[in-house]
This record gives sequence, C-alpha cells and structure tokens, in this order.
Amino acid sequence: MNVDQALELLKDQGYKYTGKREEMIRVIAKEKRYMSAKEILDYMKPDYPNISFDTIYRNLSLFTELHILEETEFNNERKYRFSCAHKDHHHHLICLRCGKTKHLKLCPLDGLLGNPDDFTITDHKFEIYGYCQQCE
Amino acid sequence: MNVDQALELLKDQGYKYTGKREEMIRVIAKEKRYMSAKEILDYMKPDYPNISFDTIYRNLSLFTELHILEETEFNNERKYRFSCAHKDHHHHLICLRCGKTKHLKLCPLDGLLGNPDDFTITDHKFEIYGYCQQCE
DNA sequence: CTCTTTGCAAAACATTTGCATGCCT
DNA sequence: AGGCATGCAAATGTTTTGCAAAGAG
Repeated sequence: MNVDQALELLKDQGYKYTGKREEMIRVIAKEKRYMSAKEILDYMKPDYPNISFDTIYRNLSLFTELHILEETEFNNERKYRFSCAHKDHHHHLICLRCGKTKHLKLCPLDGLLGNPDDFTITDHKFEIYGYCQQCE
Repeated sequence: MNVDQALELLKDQGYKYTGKREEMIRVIAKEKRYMSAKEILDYMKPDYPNISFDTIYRNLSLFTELHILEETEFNNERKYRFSCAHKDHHHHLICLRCGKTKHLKLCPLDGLLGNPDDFTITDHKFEIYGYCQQCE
C-alpha cells in the first residue's frame, strides 16, 4: 500500500482528511522502519508544534485497524512500533537499534501441516532481530 | 531445568534463598504457561499478604537473567514462564487467553541459508498464537 | 554482623479517556 | 450545520527506583 492508497482508504471509510494524518502516514512510509509513538511525534513537532500524544495514538490505532500500519514490540520496550503494511503476507528482519526492516518471503507456517487438533491458530509472529550495516 | 536446580543455581550465584523466591519459581513451574506479573502476585497473596510488585518484578528480572525464566509479550503485556527442561532450541504455540504453551520442534531459521551480508542476526522470535481447547 | 531482600511510597513511562473546542465536508 | 478530530488535563496500568527496615548466611 502506498501513501495515496492509504489516504484514499481513509476517505472511503468515512474518516476525514487532515494534514496531521497525511504527515503521519508519509513519515512512516518514508522511513521504512518500525518507529515508536515518540519518534513519530518528534518528527511532526516542527510542522505541528502543538500536536499531542493523543492524536498520535488515536491515529496509530485507527491506521492499524485499517491495516495501513503494522504493529510490533521489541527490545522489551513497552512500546509499539509501526511501519507500513504490505499486501503480501511477509515477515521481517528488524534492526534492534534503528528499527529498520528487511522483508522476508519465507513464512514458517507454510511448513506446518494445518491446525493441531487441540489448538486453534489465530495468528503468529516470526521476526528476526539483529543489526543493520549502519548500526553494527 | 527443574525447580530444585533453579534454587541451586540461585544459591551458587550468591543469591539468598527466601520463601518468596521459592514460591514464585514453584508457581510458575507448576503452571506451565506464560503468566503476567499480576497473575503471579495474585497467586502469592494468600501466602504472603504483604508481598509487593517490586519484589515480583525484581525477582522476575533476576530469574530471567539467570535463564530460569523465559519472557515474552502478548496481549500488550509482558509475560513470564518457567524455562523448561528442554535443552533443545524450540518455539511455542501460546494460548492468548490462559498463556498455556505447546512445544514446536520446527525452527524457521533452519530454512535460511546463513546470514544476509548486510544484516547480522542476533536473535529471533517465532510464536504461534491462538486458543487452546479449554479456552476456545 | 554484613550484605541482600523486601515493603512502602513515589516516580517514570507509555498509553487511554472525558470533555470542550475546532475543523473538515 | 453536524459530526469527526484534536488538545488539554487527568487517569490508567505497568514497571522502576530510593530509602529504611527486616531477614538470610
């Protein structure tokens, strides 16, 4: 999904266009990495000095609901991190320092032969952590 | 590792034996599932009415450091479980409601052909979430 | 006796909510 | 105009820290 499609989706679902929403999506799309709410806020402060955490959080969860963003946690931080969603199911290598991501086509669930009979699978997480070249 | 080995390890490392530490380890070992700090606290309240979150958290992070416990997060909460006897590298199916786990031999990293050259892998996480028979 | 562990209280921190005002459509 | 979006302030919930008292070796 690109920025324009995301904005289109918002509009289609009856949500309003605001400059803040657009900038939030643009920043996260441009960075191509998992960002914390605080990082996103700091990015927007220059353009919107009064912007508050509420707006960031409210929009982050809206975007996540609409599958515009993906959410994860790592580094034991009680912090959500967000990045742009893609259509295809995929997983990530994630840099523990800067949050940068690399895509991974491999999905380990493909190696499983359907549901175990005593457990209903609803979701899964496969992430590889480490350090990218710049952060090494 | 079993409970006695865990207590032994504590002693060997110069940490003191206390009834609270023992009960914490016993409870988590007995439950065989991921528990939150609050769940552990509630379990111990009857025996130690004055026990506080500080003690729980301080001991949880000590135990995790010593690899007596494993740590993960889901449902937006950090959870801990007793690190079981399995020496082998493994992953889990985890019940999102009760935290119960099932072992999984499959490790997706085995399907990867070594390190990508621009990313140093240090760690990974593969967890399957869903609901166990009782919680369904 | 000495050093660790604990409880208490309060701080730190990320996140959420109520309410009144402001802005998109 | 009408309803969603936002800022402010305050609440929530989890985890952490400083300090003095209690407990283990």
